[in-house]
Amino acid sequence: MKRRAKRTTPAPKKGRLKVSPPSPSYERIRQVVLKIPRGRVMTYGDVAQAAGMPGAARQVGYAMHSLGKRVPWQRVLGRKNPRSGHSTINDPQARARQQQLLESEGVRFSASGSVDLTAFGWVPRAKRKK
DNA sequence: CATATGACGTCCT
DNA sequence: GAGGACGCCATAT
Repeated sequence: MKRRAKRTTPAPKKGRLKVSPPSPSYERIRQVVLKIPRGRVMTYGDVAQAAGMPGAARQVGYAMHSLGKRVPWQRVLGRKNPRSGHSTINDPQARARQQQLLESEGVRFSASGSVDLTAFGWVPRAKRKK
């Protein structure tokens, strides 16, 4: 297998005039997150893979931070804990609010506060459990 | 060009 | 099953 072949900076082709893009990866990640249907949640790792950066789950969150609130990061959760949003960690209230929001969409939370990714874990149509 | 940071993942306890 | 520590990768400085 190839195993990470120069995945560092895909080099944004400078066709004629670069508009200083925030990075093609960011745009890609945003599209992936926006593709998550309502009532469904996705993990950073899966988003990273869908964005073309397997293993770079951290960067996914980092990219989202730059994107701001223009992305429904509320549907993007961690694999173990629904600790989405670095602000959410500092503000437990915001975390509870997000949980309520997801529940409003139909997502069920475990007694411990974790989401059942086995049932609500969204996967790109490449694997679509259906 | 090199170093540090970071909205996570996986393994171990 | 949940929590803690280390590691991986891309972006920012």
